[in-house]
Amino acid sequence: MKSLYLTGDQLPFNLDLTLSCGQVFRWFREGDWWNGVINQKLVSICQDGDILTYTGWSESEIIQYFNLHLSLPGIISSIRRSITTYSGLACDPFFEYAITAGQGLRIVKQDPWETLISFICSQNSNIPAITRRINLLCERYGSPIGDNKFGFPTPEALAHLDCNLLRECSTGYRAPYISRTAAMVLQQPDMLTRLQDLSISDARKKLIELPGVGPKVADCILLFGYNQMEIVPVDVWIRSIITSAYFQSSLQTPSKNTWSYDDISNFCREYYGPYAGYAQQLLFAARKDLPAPSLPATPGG
DNA sequence: ATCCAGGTACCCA
DNA sequence: TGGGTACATGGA
Repeated sequence: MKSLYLTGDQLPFNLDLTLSCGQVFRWFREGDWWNGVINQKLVSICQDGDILTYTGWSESEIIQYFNLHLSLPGIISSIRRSITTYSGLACDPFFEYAITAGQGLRIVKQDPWETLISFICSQNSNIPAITRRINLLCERYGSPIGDNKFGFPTPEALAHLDCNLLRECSTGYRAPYISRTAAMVLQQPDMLTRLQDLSISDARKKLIELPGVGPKVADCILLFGYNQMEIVPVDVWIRSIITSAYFQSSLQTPSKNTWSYDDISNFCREYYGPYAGYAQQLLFAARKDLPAPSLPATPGG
């Protein structure tokens, strides 16, 4: 058991919020500890103030996984600067609330393959059901790690599976998406690695070629699996938050009263800047108790 | 019970 | 190119 003392721009850090905010589905709180499986290794971590205590992985792995080499205060400053540049206003009180509520939230660096299958599983579902679904898949098709823990299933393990079997993991109509996507990744084993070398928009196009992957799932993979921090996934919550907070006022023009996925995602990227994905995650984490929005900005300028 | 959820594929004009 | 709809399942 080792300890890591967080200092400087590694703070603030909120382990509970980071692991429970719906970006990752394979961590379990057991007492004071969070247990998970990363790269087929059982790992544990707990937080006491500025001290992280851990087993099963190294300090450098922890820093990489939680992006602790990035300055969270710096990210927040960048978002605030972008808001001011876009809107001309000194501050966005609505977004300030999300910053307060999401104090210490970190976007993690997940394995792209696990992120891909996890967010195919996420579509049209809610976080408890997604968590249950993914962990059923791991129990049935992952390799046992010990203490009733399982690794994430490999592409081989999921490819060409009978969809009736996959449905026993509560995957529903997503079952063929999972097996067919696994088959395509199996057929091109370096595909997910090579996405790193493509432009964001090319990587996104390649992801959307996979069955069950549309714009939202692709964007989640880009943000959580590849840490493309400017990418803003738009789910029903973000759509509702952004339209009510920013689009309800003067922009309700007769020609434009519905907003496309790209309208919302692109507005967020312009408004929040290079760390728009981080802004999105703060809003998502605070989605259930955001205040009535003020109206500091409108799309298009 | 009814509606909803970190959406996508498919069809149709 | 864009709008409507079916889809399996479980949570609230």
